[in-house]
Amino acid sequence: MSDSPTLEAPTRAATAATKAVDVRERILEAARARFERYGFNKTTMNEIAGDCAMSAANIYRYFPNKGEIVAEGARRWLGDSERALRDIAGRAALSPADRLRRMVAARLARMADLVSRHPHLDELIAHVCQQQPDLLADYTRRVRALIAGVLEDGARAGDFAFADAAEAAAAIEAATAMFHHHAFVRQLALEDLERDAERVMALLLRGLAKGTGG
Amino acid sequence: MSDSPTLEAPTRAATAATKAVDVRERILEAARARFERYGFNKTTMNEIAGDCAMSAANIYRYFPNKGEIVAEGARRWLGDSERALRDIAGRAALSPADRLRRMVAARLARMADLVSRHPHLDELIAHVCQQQPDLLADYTRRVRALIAGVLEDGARAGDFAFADAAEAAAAIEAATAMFHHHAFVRQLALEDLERDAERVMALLLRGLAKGTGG
DNA sequence: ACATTGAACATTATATTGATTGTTCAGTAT
DNA sequence: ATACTGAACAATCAATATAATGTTCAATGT
Repeated sequence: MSDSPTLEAPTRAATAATKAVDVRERILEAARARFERYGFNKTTMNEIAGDCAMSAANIYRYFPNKGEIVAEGARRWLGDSERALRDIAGRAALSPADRLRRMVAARLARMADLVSRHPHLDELIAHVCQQQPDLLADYTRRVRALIAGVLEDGARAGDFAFADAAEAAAAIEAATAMFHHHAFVRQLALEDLERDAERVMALLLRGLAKGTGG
Repeated sequence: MSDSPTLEAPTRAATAATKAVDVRERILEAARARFERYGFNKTTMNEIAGDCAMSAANIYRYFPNKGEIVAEGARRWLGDSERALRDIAGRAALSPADRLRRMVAARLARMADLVSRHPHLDELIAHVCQQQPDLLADYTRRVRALIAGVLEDGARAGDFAFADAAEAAAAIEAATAMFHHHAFVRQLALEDLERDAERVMALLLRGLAKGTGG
C-alpha cells in the first residue's frame, strides 16, 4: 500500500518468516511426539528444546507458554476433524442420510485413533479445557452447524422432515455423544461402538425420515 | 426342619438379627453421610465408627472392608433406580412412548440429584468400579431389559415397529448415555440436558413409530 | 455365645526437604 | 534487528521420613 521496498526485501522477509514457521513446526512436532508418549506433565520444555537442538528459553519466542503448545496441537486436530466432516457433509454424490452416518463414523474413528495413540489423552484434554475453554465448545457448535446443513439438504431433497434444523442437529449430536467422547471411546471396544453407532443412526434417521407424520 | 427350639428362641434370634441389621444400617448411614461430604479417601473407618459410637474394629463384623461399604451403598442406589424404572415401565396407564420418555427423564433426574449432592462422586464410582466391576454392567443390562419390555408392549399395541427389541433397547440406551452418565450430568446444565433429552427421545420415538416403512 | 475393643502390623497418606521445571531477561552472536 | 543462550527466580515435583489409616486378632465384657 505504501511505497514499495527493494526487490530483495520481500524475499528476505519471506524466507525469514518461512524459517520462523519451520522452527514453530519443529517445536510442535517434537512436543506432539513427547506428549503422545509421556503426557503433558512428564514432558519438559528442556526435552522439547533438546529434540529441536535449541534451548528451552528459545521456545518462548514461538509459544507464550507450555500450555499454548498443546492448545495449538488441539486446535489443529480439531481443525482437521472439522475439515474432514465438512468434506463428508459436502459430498453431493452421497445421500444426506449416508453423509450423516459417515460423519458419525468418522468422528468415532478419529477419536478411537487418538485414544489408541495417546495413553495420556485425558490429561491433555484437561489442560486444553482450562487453557482454552472455548475451543471445544466452538468446535461442537461448528459440527452442529455442519449437521444442520446436511439436514437442510435432506429436507430440500424431500428425504427429511423436521421442525427446526439446528434443533434436530443438536439432538443428533447429543444422541451420538457416546461415539465421540474420549471417556467412552477409551473404555468400550471399537467394534461394539461402531455397531451401536450404526444402530443409533438407523433409529435417528428413521425418525428424521419424511412421512412419519409428526 | 429339626426339633423346634423353645418358644423364646426364635424371638431372641429375631431380635438379635434385627439388632445386627440395625447396626449395619447405622454404619451405612454414617458412611453415606461422610462419603457425601468428604469422599471415599478422606473418610476414615475411625470417623465412621465414631459416628456410630463404636470402634473401627467392630465395623469389620458387618463389612469385610471399607470398599464394601461404598459398594453396598451403590448396590442400593442402583436397586432403587431399577425399581423406579421398573415402576415406570409397568404403568399400563401410560403409552409406551411416554413410559420411555419418563424413564430417561427419571434417570437424568436421579443422576442430577446424585451429582449435586456428591462433590466426590467420581472418586466413589471409581472405587465401586474396581471393587465390583459387574455392578454397573449388570445394572445397565437390566435397564436395557426394562426398555426392551416397554418396546415389546409398544409393538403389541401397534405403536412401535422394529426388527429386534433388545437391539433397539440397546440403541436407545446408547443414544441417551449423555443423560445418565455422571461426567456429562456433572458439567452440563440440568435444563439443557432435560431439553436435549426430550428432543433426542422425540427423534428416537419417531424412528420407532410404526408406519415409517423400514 | 456374641458383640465389642485396644493393641499391633502392614499399607497408605501426609509433610518436609531438596531437586526440577517453567518462565524471564540481560546479554551474545549472526 | 533477529535468533538465540545461560543464568536466575519462583513455582512445582520427587524423595524421603513421619504420621495416619485399614485391617487383624487375642482379649474383654455382657
